[in-house]
Amino acid sequence: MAVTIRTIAEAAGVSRGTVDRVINNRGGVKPELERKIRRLIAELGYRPNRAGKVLAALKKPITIGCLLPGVGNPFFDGIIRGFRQAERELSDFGVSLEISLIKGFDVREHVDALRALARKNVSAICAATVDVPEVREAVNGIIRSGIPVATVNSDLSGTGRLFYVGCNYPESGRTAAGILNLIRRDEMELLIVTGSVHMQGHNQRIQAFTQELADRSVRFHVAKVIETGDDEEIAYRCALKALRDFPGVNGVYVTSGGVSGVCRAVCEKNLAGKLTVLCFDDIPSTRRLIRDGVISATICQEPSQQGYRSVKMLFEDIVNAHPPEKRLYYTDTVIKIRQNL
Amino acid sequence: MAVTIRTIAEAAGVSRGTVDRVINNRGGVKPELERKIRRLIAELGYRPNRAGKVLAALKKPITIGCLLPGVGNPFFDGIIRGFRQAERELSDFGVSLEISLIKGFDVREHVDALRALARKNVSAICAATVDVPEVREAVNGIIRSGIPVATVNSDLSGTGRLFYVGCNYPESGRTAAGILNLIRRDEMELLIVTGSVHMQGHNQRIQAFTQELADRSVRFHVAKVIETGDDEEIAYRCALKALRDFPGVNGVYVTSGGVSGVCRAVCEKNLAGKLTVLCFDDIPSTRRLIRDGVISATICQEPSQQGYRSVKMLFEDIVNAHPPEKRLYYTDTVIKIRQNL
DNA sequence: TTGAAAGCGCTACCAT
DNA sequence: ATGGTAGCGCTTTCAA
Repeated sequence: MAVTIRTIAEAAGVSRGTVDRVINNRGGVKPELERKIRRLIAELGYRPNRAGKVLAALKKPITIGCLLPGVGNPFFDGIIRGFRQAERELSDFGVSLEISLIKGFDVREHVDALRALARKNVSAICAATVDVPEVREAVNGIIRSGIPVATVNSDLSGTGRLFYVGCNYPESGRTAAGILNLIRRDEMELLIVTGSVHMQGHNQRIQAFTQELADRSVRFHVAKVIETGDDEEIAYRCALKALRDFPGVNGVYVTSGGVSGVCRAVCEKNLAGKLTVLCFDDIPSTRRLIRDGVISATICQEPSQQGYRSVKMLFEDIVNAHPPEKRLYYTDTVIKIRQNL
Repeated sequence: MAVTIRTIAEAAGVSRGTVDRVINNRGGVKPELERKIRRLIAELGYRPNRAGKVLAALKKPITIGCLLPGVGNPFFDGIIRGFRQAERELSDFGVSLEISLIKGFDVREHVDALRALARKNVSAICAATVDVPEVREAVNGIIRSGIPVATVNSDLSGTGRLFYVGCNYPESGRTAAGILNLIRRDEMELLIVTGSVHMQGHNQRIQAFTQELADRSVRFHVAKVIETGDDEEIAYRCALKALRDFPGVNGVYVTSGGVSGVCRAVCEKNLAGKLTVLCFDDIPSTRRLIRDGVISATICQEPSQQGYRSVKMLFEDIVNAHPPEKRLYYTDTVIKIRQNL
């Protein structure tokens, strides 16, 4: 039988309660006794048993708060599915989620939603939010109040967040370049369509993409970079104009939303299939466009894994009461084409 | 607080032991009482708590036996990693693995190894083995003796195996065709290199590949199909001969092992980069060849997920004592190129 | 500062 | 056929 808290207690000649106090740093143990117990823990190789912990913790249920700007954005459905999957698996351990969905990236709304979650006395928070000073401050405040916060899908720089689970944006950009390099051997005139020049992930995707094209000695130049704010209508109009202004464009690279708007413009100009379209993520409209041969490939980031792993790891953090091994968890960069969609 | 076995017992006016007997079909309960208890279970929505089950089951440790033909075959390293990961996560629940690695696909050896595992009184078996009558019989015998068996990576048809976790071979073949269709627009003369014409998975990969090429109206014809028995040396010699005999070959499709042998031949004939090579799985030698630009893409099957999920699900089966929802679990078909390797 | 005991949900075993 | 009880590993609370 494994080494339990009882083994330690007997070896030290004390009660299990005392050992528990040492293990969980609850204080109130004579220093020399504490040292003795710690030594025994190390020597005997004691590892707390999760089943026991969980069973004991069942008395007070755990709620994990989740924040996503998912309203009207089907990309986040995958993350939500992952959340729910984790919730189901952890329901036996008394875990339930409080998912707060908001629309868009308004800073005030994000801050308010985060604070609202914190007030519902959740045990931890998992959020996909915007990396701006106001949000960072709010998050740091919440962390100081004792609620651990993890980021999912988009990170918060310079905060005390527990860990980040999400896309490796540079790698995803490089991969797009790699696919383009496989598909086309001619000189490329590229139209780049991005969500926001203020989103770090989008910029990294552009930067890594062009860098990799250069590294692979692809002859290319960028005709234009369009910013859409992830709005389909804007994407459509701007793409249409750009395709008119630059008739030589033979490749379109879409770093985030606006995919179907761009493709509408491509189809209207009768360029579907001629021009190579690459984009990110797997949402219903993108799937259709891949099936129809308008988009060659989409590069995905396993959103449901992101949701699943972040909640699972937050739970581990809550019951283990010790920080996770890593602070960055990247999901795989997944290439999807018609056949493996 | 959730509905527990105690809730049911009190509601039925019986002891927890009696409820336990009903839940686990241990018999020895008066029929009408049993009906009453079952009704209450349904009405109150009782769901057994895994933490409690696991804790109680901790008294007698669980061993899961695993069989892989992994000796000298680096592909199986990924599955082993998945096994170990699951073992680590389940160690708190008293689970340990007994992994038996054998070399190659000799039927006698496989049968012997399976029987040896069964004799070590494991609680369940997870095996990647060969789909031939002798093995199927052995497996069915083991299942009849009360040990559940799951298949991983390659399935056993017409046996009582609990479930299969592994590759969707037809999809992986179609995906290879899809990539070829993206890369090349010219007429293709293809060399197909396969492991064994007796392996169902390999055949499915060929069949789905050529079918998908036809469906996509790719102009192609197959110059030759080579069988290598997954031997690098044979692969090398046969590929060299085929490339000599069919100088028009501009594409090579390798369904299983023999990848580096084939690529050696390709390089010797100075065809690296000119000819499109597609293969499966991600092993060190394949990685190098992708980095060096000899192979365009490899289609992978998440081997570590296969190992991880099969063990996790066997454990669930053991503690839940009720069969899993599905009998087929396919891992994703993952396209790897230089940039997302 | 420390010990003792109850209890989380479930199973196993002995007694009736 | 059924009940009662101990115990799995851990936390928590009360008492000393």
